[in-house]
Amino acid sequence: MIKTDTKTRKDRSRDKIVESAGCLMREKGIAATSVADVMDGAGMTVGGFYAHFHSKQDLVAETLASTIGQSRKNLKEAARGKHGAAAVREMARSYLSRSHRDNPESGCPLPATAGELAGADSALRQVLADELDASIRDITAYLAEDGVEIARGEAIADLALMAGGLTLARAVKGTDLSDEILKACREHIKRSLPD
Amino acid sequence: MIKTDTKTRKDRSRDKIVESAGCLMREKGIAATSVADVMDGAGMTVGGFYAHFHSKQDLVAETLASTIGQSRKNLKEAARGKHGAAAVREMARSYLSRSHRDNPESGCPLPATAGELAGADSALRQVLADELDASIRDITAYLAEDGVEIARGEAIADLALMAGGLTLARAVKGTDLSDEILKACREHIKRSLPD
DNA sequence: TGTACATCAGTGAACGCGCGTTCACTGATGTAC
DNA sequence: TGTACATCAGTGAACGCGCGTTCACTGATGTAC
Repeated sequence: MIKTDTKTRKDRSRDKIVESAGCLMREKGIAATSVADVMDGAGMTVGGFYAHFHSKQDLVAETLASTIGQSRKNLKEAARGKHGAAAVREMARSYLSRSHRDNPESGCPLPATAGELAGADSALRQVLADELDASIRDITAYLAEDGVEIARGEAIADLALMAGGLTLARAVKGTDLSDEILKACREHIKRSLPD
Repeated sequence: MIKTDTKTRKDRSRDKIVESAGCLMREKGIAATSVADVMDGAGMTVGGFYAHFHSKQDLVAETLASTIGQSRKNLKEAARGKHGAAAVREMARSYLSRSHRDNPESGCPLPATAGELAGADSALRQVLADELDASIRDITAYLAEDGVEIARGEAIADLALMAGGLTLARAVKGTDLSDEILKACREHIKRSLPD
């Protein structure tokens, strides 16, 4: 068989499983996403799952790391071409947009999953701690490049406000309050930044 | 039988069910809280539940309204004796405390439940919208009394930051980052207030 | 290059379990006389 | 006040269902010669 790329068939199946899990977990959360649904989304049947992962828990850990990483990349992409405080403003605008609120399956996993992690085992919580720390350093380092001083604590507060605002906006989606929350959080971040 | 108060035995049972549900839902979330566990916590067996509620959904709606109301009362209590910006600072300090992080069963239900509400039916989401709106008006009105001007949007951002910060702090509980998140959010609110 | 064989990714049925809900019952509560 | 009766809150076993996981199998993939 001629390999057209370095990935084996199994590798590609695994990728599909993680991608399917990523969509479902960001939309419905961890507990509400079943292994059978994940495999269905990947175009396979349940039994095959355990050739790739030891347990649902393992899939969750990998999916969480993968989707937060994706979300970090999305934020950087949104800020591309902008510098300093303007870049952070752009990140907040993108994160707290109606589009992000209405398309959870391709966005940040925190709104749907963060609440569940409080009761999860420490391995899973450590994944979040590591990814969150990377996000914080992303923001501070990104801005430091352009000479904008921003304390680590300020970056943390911005992330907490973004995650909290999006979570609440999704929770009351369909009411006037939902748009209002997004706008209030965007403007708060804008106001709290230097320049 | 001589009634010592206006509550019947049934009323008292119902109160115990809602109280038990309140503790469990704030600790583990909605889906992870079973009707059997709720009844066990109330000192009864499963079957009796349906003499009080039509479905788990109905209990969830009532419990959510009740616990957010309690949380609002707690915030006001924390700010008692303080005025204006100092009162809001005190609310944030209490909400974003280690004690609140470590005792979810008697605190705000949002960290454990907000993520689940995005996929809940609109009746449940409306309960949250109403309670959230009341919380926003609490903050603005409370401060207006003392002549401190605070825009509705600013109150919304403060609530989103508080809920988001506590949620993340609980999700990474056990790591250094957890305390750091609480502190960063407290200080951000302090910095963003007038005075 | 072509054939025979070993591997193992993926199938699909089955498992034990906990869920929300139902229901025949029982026994404490409160009423009628 | 005391007794006979009706009500209905609460019991506990059972239901159908979806969950995570297991397992005997099968058939496509890749290797040895």
